[in-house]
Amino acid sequence: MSKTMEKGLQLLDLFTEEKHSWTLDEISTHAEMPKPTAYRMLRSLVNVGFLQRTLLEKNGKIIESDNYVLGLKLLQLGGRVASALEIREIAFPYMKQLQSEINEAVQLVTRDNENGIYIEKVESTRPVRLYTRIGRQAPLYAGACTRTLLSYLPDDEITEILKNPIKNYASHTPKTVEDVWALIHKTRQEGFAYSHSELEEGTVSIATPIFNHRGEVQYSISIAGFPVSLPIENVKKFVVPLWKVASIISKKLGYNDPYPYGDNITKIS
Amino acid sequence: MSKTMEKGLQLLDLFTEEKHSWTLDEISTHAEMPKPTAYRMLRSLVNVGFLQRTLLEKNGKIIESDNYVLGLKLLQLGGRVASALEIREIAFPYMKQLQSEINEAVQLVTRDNENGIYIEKVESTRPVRLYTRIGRQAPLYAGACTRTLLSYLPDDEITEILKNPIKNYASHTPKTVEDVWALIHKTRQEGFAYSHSELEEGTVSIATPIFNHRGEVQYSISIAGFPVSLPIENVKKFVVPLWKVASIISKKLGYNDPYPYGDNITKIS
DNA sequence: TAAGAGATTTCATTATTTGAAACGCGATTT
DNA sequence: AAATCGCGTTTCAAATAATGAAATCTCTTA
Repeated sequence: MSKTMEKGLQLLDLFTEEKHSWTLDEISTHAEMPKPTAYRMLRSLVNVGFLQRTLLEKNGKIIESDNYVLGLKLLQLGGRVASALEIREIAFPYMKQLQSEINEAVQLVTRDNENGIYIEKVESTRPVRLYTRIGRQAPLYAGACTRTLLSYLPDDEITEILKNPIKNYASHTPKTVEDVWALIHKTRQEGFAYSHSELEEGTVSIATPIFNHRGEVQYSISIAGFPVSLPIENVKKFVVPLWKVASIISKKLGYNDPYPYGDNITKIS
Repeated sequence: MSKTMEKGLQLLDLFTEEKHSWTLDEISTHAEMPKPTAYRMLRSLVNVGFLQRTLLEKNGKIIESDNYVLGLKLLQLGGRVASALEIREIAFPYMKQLQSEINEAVQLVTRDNENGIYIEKVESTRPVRLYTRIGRQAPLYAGACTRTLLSYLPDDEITEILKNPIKNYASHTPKTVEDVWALIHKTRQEGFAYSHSELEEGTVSIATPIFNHRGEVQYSISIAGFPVSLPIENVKKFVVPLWKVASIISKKLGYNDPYPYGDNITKIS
């Protein structure tokens, strides 16, 4: 529709965790865009606060360098997205509660097309703790939280999503489409997902599905930490409170069926 | 530079906390943009994930409604901005430490042109607690944290900023430019700012300046909560640890002079 | 001091954006 | 059931903005 805008906004995707600072030349090369075109678009993105040029000290004077980084405007807009998500208000108290019972990081994830995205977190207070970030993206096939989202999609949609290449993030990242399907079936049957070193080496997470009023799994909630505190042998100890919380949140989202796992714990609370 | 893009991105500013959902017609009217133009821009913003159309249930079928809201892409990009801010990594452990000593919300703010913006927070664990949001904006003249940023700017820059109208947020929001200047002088002299019901009725915050390697106050750190736990009479009890933390963070940012308040506490720690 | 690297500007050409008007379509009214 | 209304969407010729090769500027480096 508006080619110019779409082209310009694609440039923001270059700014990742791994490389958060770019020069005009790099951008022009990488985006295969003539330099003057890239130049003008970058300027506009700076004008609206989506990018900013880093500051540089030059014999006492402070000047703008030729390096662009993401601007604070995006932080602001990101915050507004977050605050508009009703689920966060609903889920946050329960996430806090889980965290205080278990003292591990608790995370809430939803799906954005072919990726999971972390929309809320509560941190553990342990001295060594896992740090995830709101807004972080992860593929649907790796990690307990995201795989939970994947597992409850219709089969044909899963098939479609799994046509994308499977990247290897850590030692236990599933390697093939078959691996992923096996894990999906396991998740569906057990009602939770467990992951160990799938997205990040040495981290573990346990996730359960949250259903919306249409009975779709729109969110998943997980506990994440390290193998010492979350060993697979003890998994039930963590899954049961997760089911409990997931079932309450599901109900608050308008899910009317009994939560299908954990012996319909909803009634207890 | 790129008129089209700038015009299109301005539309995102309509999506605020107060009104986070807009129809084409509303946008066209509000932005004074012909409907087909707005239409095409909105479509493009949806294409890149900056906006999304809310879903609607229509006799069993799920369709896209004509309401636009901010998209998850912005959450993602916002997270990336945050992670690129070196200060957060530096400050976060000390913020945690403050929080565990005092058990009130701790916040880190920086300036984005004429506004303050919250870039990190640690929450209190009290049952009733203040909730601020990363990415939240606040004017520089109201609230302890932002006023601290304002107070250490050069006078002419302050004068410039105070040419903007002063809005009234709560019962103790400063009303006039003179009010603000009086508070600025107080802040400069005392080395901290105290606010009570300036931005939000019934909340209190206490803030101290963080200096960068150029000796500018680039950030401020604050404790925020309610009057019962943060009474003005006890302010020193909170200011001293804030100075201590602010001085350590300043040093880590390359500030080489002794921190000018709290009897140069840096040496103690 | 010259050469090099990268950012900016120029300007004629080309492609995109523009918006009034028409159309489509479901909801509401007659 | 037909007519009307309210909005979203499409059309299309005119107007505008984007484009990019080449020139220029501005530091940095040899």
